[in-house]
Amino acid sequence: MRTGPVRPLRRRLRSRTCRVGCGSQEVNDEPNVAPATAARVWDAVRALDYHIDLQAGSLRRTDGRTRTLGLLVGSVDNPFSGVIHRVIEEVSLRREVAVFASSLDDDPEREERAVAAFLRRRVDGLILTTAQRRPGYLGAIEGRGIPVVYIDREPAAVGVDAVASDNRGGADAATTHLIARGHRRIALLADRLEIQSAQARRDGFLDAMGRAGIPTSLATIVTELHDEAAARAALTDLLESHDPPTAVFSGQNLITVGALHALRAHGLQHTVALVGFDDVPLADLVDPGVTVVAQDPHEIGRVAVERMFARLEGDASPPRHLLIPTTLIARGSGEIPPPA
Amino acid sequence: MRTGPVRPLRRRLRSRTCRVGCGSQEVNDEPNVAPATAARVWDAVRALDYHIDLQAGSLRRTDGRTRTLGLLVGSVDNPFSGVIHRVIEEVSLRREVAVFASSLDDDPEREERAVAAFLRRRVDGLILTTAQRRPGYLGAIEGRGIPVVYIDREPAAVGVDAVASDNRGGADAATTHLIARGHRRIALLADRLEIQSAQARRDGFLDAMGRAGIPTSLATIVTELHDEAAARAALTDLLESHDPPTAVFSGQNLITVGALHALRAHGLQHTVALVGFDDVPLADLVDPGVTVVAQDPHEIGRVAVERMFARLEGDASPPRHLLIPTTLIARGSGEIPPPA
DNA sequence: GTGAAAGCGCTAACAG
DNA sequence: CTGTTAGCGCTTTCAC
Repeated sequence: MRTGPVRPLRRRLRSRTCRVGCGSQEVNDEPNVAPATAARVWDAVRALDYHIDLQAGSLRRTDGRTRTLGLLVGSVDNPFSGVIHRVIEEVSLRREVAVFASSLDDDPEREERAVAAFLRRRVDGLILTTAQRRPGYLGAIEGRGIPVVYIDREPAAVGVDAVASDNRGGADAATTHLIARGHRRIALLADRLEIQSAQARRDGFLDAMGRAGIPTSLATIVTELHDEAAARAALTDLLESHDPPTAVFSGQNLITVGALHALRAHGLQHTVALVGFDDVPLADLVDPGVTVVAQDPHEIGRVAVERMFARLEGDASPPRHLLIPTTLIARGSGEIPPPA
Repeated sequence: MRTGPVRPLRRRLRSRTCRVGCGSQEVNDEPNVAPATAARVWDAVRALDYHIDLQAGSLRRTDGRTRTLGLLVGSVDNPFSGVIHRVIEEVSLRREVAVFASSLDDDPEREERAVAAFLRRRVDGLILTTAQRRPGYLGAIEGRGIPVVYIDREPAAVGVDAVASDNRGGADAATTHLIARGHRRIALLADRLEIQSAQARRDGFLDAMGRAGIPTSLATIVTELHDEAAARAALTDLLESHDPPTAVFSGQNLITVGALHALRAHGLQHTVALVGFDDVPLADLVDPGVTVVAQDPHEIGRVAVERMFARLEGDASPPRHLLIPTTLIARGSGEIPPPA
């Protein structure tokens, strides 16, 4: 039987069990327990390999907390998401909070389903990446008093916490870096503009181009690039056009990899400049090294999870959007000058 | 109030609520409900944005299931783990099962804590990577009737399901590949031998060397390499020794990256051959391309999660260790011949 | 078809 | 300090 060995313990020891030893290994620091009683309970706990049922407890507990968090990331197999997940796990572990992780896949329907699944499991809080500008479930969640912290993308909804990269500023810096090397005919390879961060990066690109006084006719913007293959195909088209760009700004790590393949296939990796948004592994080992605007996913995760626990501990300060700075890492590809 | 809007619904509709509409969006296919009653309940459900409490339900449900799985991977920010996690999530999603994910970090104490945390949350099953040859908690779990499937590493314990790469065979193939190019002085850079998969790869390396009749004096084996920095330092030492290897077999993806850095720093990337175990991103874009023995984490995850659900559905066939084949991908670095 | 009642394992409140 | 009791939201069973 599944819960076989558990019931007898309770039968005999009743509430004593949980007043004494329940949490992890240590004694529940419940005061006013006689050493003899504690020992008796502990013997039983060990003899039966008793593990308290946290779920049952949350049902009756005053705060109703399940010591559980729902995390929705772009995809659990994306390295950017992985780093965020890891730091959230680490901070949660210290507080004996477990985390449910799900992948968004930039699918609003999947997002709704994931949030509903979290809610049915009574998570204490939600750390979410959203595919929507104005998530529809927000009202329902707020009414329930469950804190939400958005990561990676800032929803348009007012009054929610969000932690994201300074996408606009980072894209501006990347573009400015290329302009400073003398480029004017610069192509932006962007993800779907539905995605808030993709749009912010596009805006940053336009900021820099405008500030430099470069006419929009020189800026080629390709959007709706969601995977490596699409990016590769798009850049291949541009390179084979009658008036190819002298520099490329790729708006996302998969796009960067696709762009690298396209440049390599045309033997142009030392001719056409490239700056990518978000770092890619082994970027320093390819030739030339890939210049990127690196994000700081560890910091995004850390700030988000700390905000979450602050909210859970009663912080009622006004919700804020926190922007984590990006860092331009020059490795070679972004320093290639335009042809003389 | 947290559960504020939920109680009134129950107060009025009692058990009707859950006989009619609870699961996800669809009507619980409970038969024998009058359309009028169902409509009444559905109105209330929608009006209150009611979400059933799955946890509370599992408490009373006959099978006691929480529709929850515990997943312990090497680290949620490791790409190999990420792919496994993703396919497990995908299959679980279809069955409306949520997954708790944790990172092992090759720390036995962390492993014990993670398993205990899963148990306290009454997960239905455990998919585990282990840092131990003989996990101590196994007896306790078996008594509870919770299925366990090990991934990535095979514990020595008998009678448990496990799904892992054919580590020994893959390492043999990698080493044989180097020997076939004429190498005899081959270095193995290995992880901690405590880790079962690292040991299996070492055994495969020795299999191939032995079969080729290469004296062990020509095989340099460095073990206990757990991160990129250690691997880089170890290979640097070897390259600067009086009798450096002509080829390197790196036993793990972080070691491969460390080895690439060491070779590059010595300008030997076109001189010393390298084959890595486990694929690395952008391996085809560095020069030379990195020859690897690729694992199939997607298949490992798929087989593991399918075995898990089979067990949960009552499959009582004898536990098995399933080995997923590896694939040698020749990209250049492994085809460099020894100096004439 | 529908409603009422018991009880899952726990915590909270209170009586001894 | 210790034991008892009620009840969290649900599923199960049984009476209507």
